[in-house]
Amino acid sequence: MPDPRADAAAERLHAVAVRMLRLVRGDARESGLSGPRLSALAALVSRGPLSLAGLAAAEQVTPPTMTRIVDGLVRPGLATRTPEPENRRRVRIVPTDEGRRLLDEGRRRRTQVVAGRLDRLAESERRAVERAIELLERALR
Amino acid sequence: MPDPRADAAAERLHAVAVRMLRLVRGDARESGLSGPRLSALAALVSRGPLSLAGLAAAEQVTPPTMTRIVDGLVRPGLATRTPEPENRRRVRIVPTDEGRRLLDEGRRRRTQVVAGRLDRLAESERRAVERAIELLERALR
DNA sequence: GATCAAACGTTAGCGTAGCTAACAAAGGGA
DNA sequence: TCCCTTTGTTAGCTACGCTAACGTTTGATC
Repeated sequence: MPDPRADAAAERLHAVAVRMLRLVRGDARESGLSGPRLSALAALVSRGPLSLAGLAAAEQVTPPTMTRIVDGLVRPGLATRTPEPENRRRVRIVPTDEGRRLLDEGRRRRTQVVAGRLDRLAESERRAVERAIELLERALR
Repeated sequence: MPDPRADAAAERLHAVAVRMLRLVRGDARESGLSGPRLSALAALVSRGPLSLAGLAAAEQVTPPTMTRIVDGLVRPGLATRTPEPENRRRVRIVPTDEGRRLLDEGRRRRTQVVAGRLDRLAESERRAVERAIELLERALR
């Protein structure tokens, strides 16, 4: 039985998430990398080197799709793809320094945009939002 | 000059938004409609009938792209596209009842998933999140 | 050791989404 | 009437997502 209050909150929360990503979307394009590529690169940096299947699972995408996303990272030199020595079926995908640099830049820009919005809030309100972020991180884990 | 605390919050907030939409993504596919089509349909319902350019602007997409998204709504009978009588260059795009129904279903499913996550929080925590949602709505407006 | 099945990744082929450039049609002003 | 603006579509490209089919490597079983 759905609690109407909880449902309303859930729906508004979803809407807020959509707005947040839309706000940042135009900004991501400046990096020259598409969303999926940026996201895959970020996963590589944060979770360490991965196999193709591992990266595909992390990004909730099928292996063929990830093959081409990785192509799009390897081609401009943002990641490398080398067969693993002990099991040559597997591939080890590693971000390059250039990939890390580009990712940092994008994050910096993106963060600025979001932080600019948070600045509209009063100090106490911002603290309330920060507290809620922690709670949401836990709820979504 | 970036405030490190605010930046950290902004970045985590962005990450939470990404997780939230990822959480819901698989669910959206069950409707049989793609993300952009669902989103355009939702814009039509919430903002009333729009011209093609208006809908494109609302969805932050170019007119040619929106032409095809609308094609994908009109074909299965989820919206209609008719020239305006007084200015026949313009097109009036209106969601059908079937379109509204399908959208409601999707929202219901999606809301359930998010609400399920929010249920993991204690009562007082959930209230804190609800308060933060209001603040974020204001900050992102 | 040869054979067969499983695991892993890629290729092929389809539909959709995004863009820019070019076009067609309608409206409005000189 | 003529021309320019506005509005939308078409054409053509790249990328993303899928499933199906394929090649290669590995390991197990005979």
